[in-house]
Amino acid sequence: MKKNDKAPDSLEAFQKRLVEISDSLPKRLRQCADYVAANTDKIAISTVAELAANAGVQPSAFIRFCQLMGFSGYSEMQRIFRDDYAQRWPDYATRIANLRSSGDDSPATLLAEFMEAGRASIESLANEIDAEELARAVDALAGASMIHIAGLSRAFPVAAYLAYAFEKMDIPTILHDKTGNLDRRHSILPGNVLLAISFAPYTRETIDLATYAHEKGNRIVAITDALNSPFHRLEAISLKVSEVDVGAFRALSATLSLAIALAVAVGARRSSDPPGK
Amino acid sequence: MKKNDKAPDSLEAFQKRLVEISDSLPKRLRQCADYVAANTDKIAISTVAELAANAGVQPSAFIRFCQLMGFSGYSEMQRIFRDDYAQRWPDYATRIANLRSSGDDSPATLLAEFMEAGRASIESLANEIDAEELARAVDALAGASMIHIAGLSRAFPVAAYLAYAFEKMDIPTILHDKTGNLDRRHSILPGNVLLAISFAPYTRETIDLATYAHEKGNRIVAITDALNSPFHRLEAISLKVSEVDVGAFRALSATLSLAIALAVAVGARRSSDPPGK
DNA sequence: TCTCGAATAGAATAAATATTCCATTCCGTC
DNA sequence: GACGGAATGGAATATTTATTCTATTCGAGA
Repeated sequence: MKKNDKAPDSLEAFQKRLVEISDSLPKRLRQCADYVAANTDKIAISTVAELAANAGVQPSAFIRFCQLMGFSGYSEMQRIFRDDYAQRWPDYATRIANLRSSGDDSPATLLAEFMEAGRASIESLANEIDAEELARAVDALAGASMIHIAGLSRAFPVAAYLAYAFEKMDIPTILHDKTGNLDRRHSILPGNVLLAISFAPYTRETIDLATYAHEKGNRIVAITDALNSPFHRLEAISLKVSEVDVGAFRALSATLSLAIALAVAVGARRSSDPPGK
Repeated sequence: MKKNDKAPDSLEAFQKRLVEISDSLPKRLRQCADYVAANTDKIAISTVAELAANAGVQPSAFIRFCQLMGFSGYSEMQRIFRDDYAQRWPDYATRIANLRSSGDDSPATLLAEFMEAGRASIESLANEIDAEELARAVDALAGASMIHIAGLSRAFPVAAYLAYAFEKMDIPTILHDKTGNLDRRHSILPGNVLLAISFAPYTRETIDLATYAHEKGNRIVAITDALNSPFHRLEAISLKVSEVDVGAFRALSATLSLAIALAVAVGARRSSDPPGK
């Protein structure tokens, strides 16, 4: 057995060693390393059997991993996590408070503000979302022969994420970014649906595109931040999501949650019930 | 033995029951109650023997205490504390599977899942963030004459959002997307910093670019999801953020909160203390 | 101070959990 | 395609941990 003359005795040492050995690991042991790297926190309260199962390996393999890390076995490795846990238990509220108090405009304080804002935004989304309107949006998108996605400036990350998610699910999608200043509005054909994302002050290009699509008779699904947004005039199916701001900035936590849920719901619907054309 | 028809199933219920029975307890059992009241957090990671010793009683006495609390024994009591802890990293894969099998995959349910995942991710970010590493990242970026942003596929929305935020604050930025399949690595000059975002399985292009930058001697700040990401070999300042997943999908709530906080902190620093060149 | 039921300590046992061992598989090399 | 070493799975074993049991102590009330 490996002498544990070099057993990591702190989280930093643990991390260092993990990086060190990660390169030269065979398949199963690499699975252990990856799982541990992504779920360090579970170690304190789990048994080898549980961790091994989650990592998709045998308990014995997991123990060999612990030994490669320099410990005599799992128990010894777990100890450093339990010790650490005992020290930093304070719950979320306390933790946020701690981050906040680390100096007025320190990065950690700012992060705490944005995390709080994200949490609050998600909460208000839960209260405000109209389940029926959401269902209608899913219907419309699931029935589309092609989904056009439009969103610029602050909405662009959302548009890009939606494009990514649809792509992963093999759903035909066109992302209307402004690359090469090409206007691809003529790719909007009958039976297509436009998924537009825009927040006040509404981006002219996005509204223009939506207006064009509406005039051609295409259905529009909008993710926006107010009920009186310009999309309303276009008979769009509107999903309202408002983000709490921190100073002049807003994160996109709630919007992204809504976006991914919408995409996955559409994907699920289409796999059980493919669109006509 | 006490039937556990009334075993507390939440921390609140536990607390309530503890207060209820505390009054009418004989000496040793009272010691248990007092110790537990003062060290509730230790239960998740301790053995009966440890707790009993700390409370100054025999293990058997401690178990009798657990039974008075309404549990069948120590293990059952410990479970609610471990579950509570694990709640921050729930196994959404199985939950979504349950939803599927129960036929309830309505869009609203899915949205609820993603909102919950977002909330949990933000909480775990609060617990995991290393304030000092974050401060180092801000230092590095605030001192950069140019910030290069790299992030593809799932990380691309994050990269786009960062580019948007920096742009709004007049901070010189280049977003290394793959438009036109142009490789713009030669725009990375001395004094520049690369801000790379990538999650497992790590995108080759992003890692390549980071490797190149590292070889040229540029500082790298990474937003990634595991301690053993490839960025560690590049001596990057690494910010770890792990998102809870729903089935095969992950939202980006925590990542986006971190990204915007980072950007705003850099902006604030630069306005009070502009970079040399 | 005696009696009796409740409370307790500690040993004995049961159960869960970690670890080792070995037969089999996998993979690179000749 | 045969060989050999590394890696793996899974059963067997060892260890730790939880729980039960029983003899003893304690303390209130007569």
